[in-house]
Amino acid sequence: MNSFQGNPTQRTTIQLLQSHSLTTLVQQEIARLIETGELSAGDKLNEWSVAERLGVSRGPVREAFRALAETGLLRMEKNRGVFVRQVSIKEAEEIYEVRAALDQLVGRRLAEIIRPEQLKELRVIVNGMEKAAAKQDVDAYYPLNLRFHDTLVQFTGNSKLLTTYRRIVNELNLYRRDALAGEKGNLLVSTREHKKIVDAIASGDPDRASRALHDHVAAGRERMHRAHGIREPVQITRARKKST
Amino acid sequence: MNSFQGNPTQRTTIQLLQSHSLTTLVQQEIARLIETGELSAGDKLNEWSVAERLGVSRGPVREAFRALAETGLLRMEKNRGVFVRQVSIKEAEEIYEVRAALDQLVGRRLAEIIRPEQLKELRVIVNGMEKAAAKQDVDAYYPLNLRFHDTLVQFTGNSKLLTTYRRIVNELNLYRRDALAGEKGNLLVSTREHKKIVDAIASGDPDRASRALHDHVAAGRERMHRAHGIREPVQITRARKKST
DNA sequence: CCGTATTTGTCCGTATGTATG
DNA sequence: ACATACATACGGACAAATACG
Repeated sequence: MNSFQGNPTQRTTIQLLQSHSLTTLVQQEIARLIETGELSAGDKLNEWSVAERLGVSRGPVREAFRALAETGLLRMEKNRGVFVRQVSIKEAEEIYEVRAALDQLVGRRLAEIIRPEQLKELRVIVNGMEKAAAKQDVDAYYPLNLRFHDTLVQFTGNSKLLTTYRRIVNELNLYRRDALAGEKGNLLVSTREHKKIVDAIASGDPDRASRALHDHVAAGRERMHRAHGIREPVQITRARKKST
Repeated sequence: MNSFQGNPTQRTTIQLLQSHSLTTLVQQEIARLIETGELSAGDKLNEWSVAERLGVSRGPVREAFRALAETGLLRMEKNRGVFVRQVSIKEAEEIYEVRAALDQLVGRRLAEIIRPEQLKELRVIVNGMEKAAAKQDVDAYYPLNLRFHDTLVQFTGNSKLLTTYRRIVNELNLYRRDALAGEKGNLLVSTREHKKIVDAIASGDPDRASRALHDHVAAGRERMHRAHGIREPVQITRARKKST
């Protein structure tokens, strides 16, 4: 429950590259903190604290908040504050549906245009996942899984598809990170599906590849449901106690 | 070529509702100006001029710029300024491909869940388009077309799909507005396709509805190409000389 | 190539609204 | 219900970078 409020001690002075504005740097940094789980859903982000911690003023921080709110990672409540977005199971459902449609497109396209060295690259990732799955190492598996799917979309060469895909997957991860923790049993199943996807793409059959991707996403949705059924309906609550 | 630079005379003091921040209002206003064509692709937006014209300070304007850059309507260049985004034909292609995938999903879902009164509402819109097409009235046809497709997506009840769809269609419109002007001949064709879509959805056959939407988008892409073929390859050029 | 004007990037102070006791 | 504390919303000023003559 890192609330980013106290502890303005450490100043992670971020390196500022010539080409990026402070706002951009702050934006990337916050996004990273969310992706890595250092900030989790529901956490409150205090303008001044974030500014202090990153060694900048509040201006760039506000702008970064605005941008991240637009991408769906943050939620801004007027005169109240900004929070790491909470994704309800209903929203997660919706996202899964959209993602399935996008991934079908990915499969169809890739079956047509994939190149041998790209297939090889995919198989390398899948091998890594297989190893992680064998060791039940969720922490190793999770980022590989993200990279696998992101790589697939990259290989389509459609940059608009890529940004669209990344946006919704980012939001989905806000939900999945919570839900995924407990279930190690599915890693092997999921890996098998990934292999199937690569094979389907390699076969050059657009319909088959499309179906493989769709089924994988649908299965992921099912896994989410089961995981959700197990977990308590803990939902937001967000007890706010303020230290000074 | 409204560059929003001179003429800080008229102060369109925008009404500020309690619940919306100034930034949000500015954001909506700029988006409106782009949608209505009062700002067109490539125009430069000057922070101070926009602030002056809307009667606010530069802070909210900068934040609105950030948000709109994130949605794809604006492009920010560090230390140079923000511009209404130019969409190349290549990007338009990419967007059409993504849109086709989303619209297929829309068709499939709607065929399953559409209600009679919703079908009626769609037919009302199509009737309006038919009248506009008969009069070759592009200015009347264009917004109805947008509304038709937006309504379709709304009826799916999937709010994530809706925001995703709107985002990419907004970008597409940046391109289409230029390309669409000349070709009035296609209005009748397009209307026929819209009727077909409604009928397919009404039939309750997901595959048929999905196909109808897909074909419509594909046809739209073709129309874009033909329109582009006519116009000069004016492309951006924008010779950028970068000194260090 | 240099100096000036303009625009953007950043920072900080004050006002306003919200939560808390 | 009122007062107080605190966070955000907004505006304004300074610094830095770019464009232009």
